[in-house]
Amino acid sequence: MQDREARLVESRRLSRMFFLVAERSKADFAAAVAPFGLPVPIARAILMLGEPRPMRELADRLACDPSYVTNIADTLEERGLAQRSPGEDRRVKLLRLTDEGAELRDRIADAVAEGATVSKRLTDAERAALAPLLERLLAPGD
Amino acid sequence: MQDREARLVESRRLSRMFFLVAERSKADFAAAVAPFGLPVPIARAILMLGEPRPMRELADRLACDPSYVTNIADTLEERGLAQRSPGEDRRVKLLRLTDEGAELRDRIADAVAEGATVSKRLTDAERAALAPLLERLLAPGD
DNA sequence: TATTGTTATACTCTATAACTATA
DNA sequence: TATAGTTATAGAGTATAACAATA
Repeated sequence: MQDREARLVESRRLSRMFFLVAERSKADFAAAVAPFGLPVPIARAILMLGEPRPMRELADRLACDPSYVTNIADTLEERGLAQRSPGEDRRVKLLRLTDEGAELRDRIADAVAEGATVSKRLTDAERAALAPLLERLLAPGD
Repeated sequence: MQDREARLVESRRLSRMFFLVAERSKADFAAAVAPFGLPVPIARAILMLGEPRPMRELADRLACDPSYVTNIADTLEERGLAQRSPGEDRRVKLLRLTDEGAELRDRIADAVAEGATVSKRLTDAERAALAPLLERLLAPGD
């Protein structure tokens, strides 16, 4: 058990590092995606379309407003990467990658995985140690 | 030694988790800072002004264009949180927190540290395991 | 009445280019 | 000639509000 002051200092340091790692991760992603000529939000959406999803659900996953998903869907359709299709509930439109979109998705995912600092800098053992910590940070709740 | 395919799958998974953690970290920061009524970029700049810095250096640390630092400095001065002061090199302007700015900086740092998921979810031991991994990810080079 | 998606609009963040002063 | 900072402007990303169709 650390004393209170030391813990606060340590906590500040860790939160600062995490913020910096987040920036680095964001930059990694942008760099990995740039060669595909895609804006970052479009690439994010493609990665989330492993299966067809209602636009509303996409908004939730992207943590953005539904109106922005309309923009994204328009762009994806213009580029021939996805199509809107009707859901059972007729209010709902599913966004579904085309064959071309699905193929691109695989290539993007590979590029992102390869370009990530976490892939390049850490050993297998370190990544194995890191994974469960990230899982706890991402667990739902709170 | 894992086989190639398994490694690729694992690498994708880890990079995806890292991306999500980065988003979460960014959201944590925004939430921690919101009560202070400060835009995120302003809060970031304040945190980097633990000591007076040339505006150019601030641009490097924020990884942004110098012209944007002009905006930030204007805002900080309007709010009475920082002041421009001349450097020895007369081209240079140092940006220095006022007493009010310095006090705010402490409060922001505490709020960010407390609000970080990494502080709330992980045990002391887990944080101790995480810190060196983050350090490696942040080490300069490549 | 509540929800999905769309439209039009506007705001925030950030960069580019041209400029001034100093080195 | 090169560097620090500023100005004016423009672009990307994203939200808000009002709306139509469906539930």
